[in-house]
Amino acid sequence: MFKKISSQLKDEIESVKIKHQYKKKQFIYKVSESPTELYLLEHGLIGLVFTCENGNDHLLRIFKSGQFFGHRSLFSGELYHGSSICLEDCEISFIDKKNINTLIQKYPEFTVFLLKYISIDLGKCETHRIRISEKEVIQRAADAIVYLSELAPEHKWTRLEIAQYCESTSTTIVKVLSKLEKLGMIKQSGHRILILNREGLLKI
Amino acid sequence: MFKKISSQLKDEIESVKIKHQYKKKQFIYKVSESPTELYLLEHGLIGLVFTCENGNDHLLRIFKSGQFFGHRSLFSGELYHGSSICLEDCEISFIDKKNINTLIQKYPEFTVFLLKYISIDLGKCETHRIRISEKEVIQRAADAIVYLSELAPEHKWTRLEIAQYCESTSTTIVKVLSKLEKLGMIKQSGHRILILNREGLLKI
DNA sequence: CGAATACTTGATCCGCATCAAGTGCCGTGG
DNA sequence: CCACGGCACTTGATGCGGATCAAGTATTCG
Repeated sequence: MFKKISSQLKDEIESVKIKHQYKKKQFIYKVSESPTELYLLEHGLIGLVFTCENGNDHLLRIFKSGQFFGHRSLFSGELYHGSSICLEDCEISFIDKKNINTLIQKYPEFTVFLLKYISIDLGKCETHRIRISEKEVIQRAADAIVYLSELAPEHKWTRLEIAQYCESTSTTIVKVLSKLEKLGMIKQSGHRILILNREGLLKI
Repeated sequence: MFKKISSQLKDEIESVKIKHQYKKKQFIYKVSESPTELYLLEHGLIGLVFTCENGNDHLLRIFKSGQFFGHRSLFSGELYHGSSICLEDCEISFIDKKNINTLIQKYPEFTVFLLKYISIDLGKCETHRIRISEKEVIQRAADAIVYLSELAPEHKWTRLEIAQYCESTSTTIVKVLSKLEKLGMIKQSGHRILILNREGLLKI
């Protein structure tokens, strides 16, 4: 039922996709636009962000190389509810909506794959929603740095990005990080954060 | 691409589903159990809830008659991350996992329908996540009573249920409701809440 | 090397959770 | 049909987590 994408489907995706290069901080699409294609991140790191009226950004989802993005709005039939921005320089493949249509008709497994992919993300988001209201900021921050550093160990996560991921502020994250360092859970060198006690962080 | 469910598929679902009766407050499934079927709510109201260590409940999603539920964990391949409970007396149809498999193979449109359904819910959850951290409780409560009363106008939403939906507490919701009443936005009679100014509530 | 960006630290303040001590509805059984 | 028990609601007092503001210092990158 939930088999992986077949090599035949992979080949077909290869043949219709078109590669583009992006620089850090460039947008792939912006909130309220209408989806016209599916994106496949070949290399780099993408953030799905939402900017509030007051200017606060929220980091809703993060995509790493090999992952599709821009799929939620495409399949829900809605306008984008957030913007996709490069957190690093990226290489991104575009797959036109027409081609996606064809692939979905031809490969039912592709739809099942996407269904599983989104189902997992819905679970993550609902779990996250509970954490925001139940856990104190130090717990949310600890979870966040473990999650983010394992998702993209090579990325230099800033205090602001961590805050945007766990619904806090950069000032508060700085204070929390220094508390975690005093507890011996992490080590800060330069702007880098090193995790010393992963298990400890997760059960603060 | 995103067509509705065909009458042929509907008939087939009819032929394999098995109806069950439930009373208010009964659970259909509980957190951490393994999904074995898909549920279709024929009549009543279902809440997807998560109970924290401290006993606080969170109302993640609400299903009304005609909607499928129990699908997220089924398709993500995970254990249930929340429990389904009857908010009212319910009539529920069970569709066995085996039959779902068959239906998905036979009707690709069914998978596409489910993909759209979950994509919309992921959007709702991410929007909700932002609201929790950005909006004050009076705005969240105002949104919540509009949403809940339109979703199920006949249901007697309690202060606690409203709180569980918008990440607050029943005490706070009571105070907020009396403030909204003073503003002339709503009217409380008995335990019922009447919306007097829908637009006003949404843009507080 | 210089400028921009990222980080740091302390002071202040406020929203809302929590606690406590009630009152009022409402359905149930006698 | 009414009384009673329980659940839902109400109101005020209190405390604290963390946002916000301000005024710096440190890194990094072109």
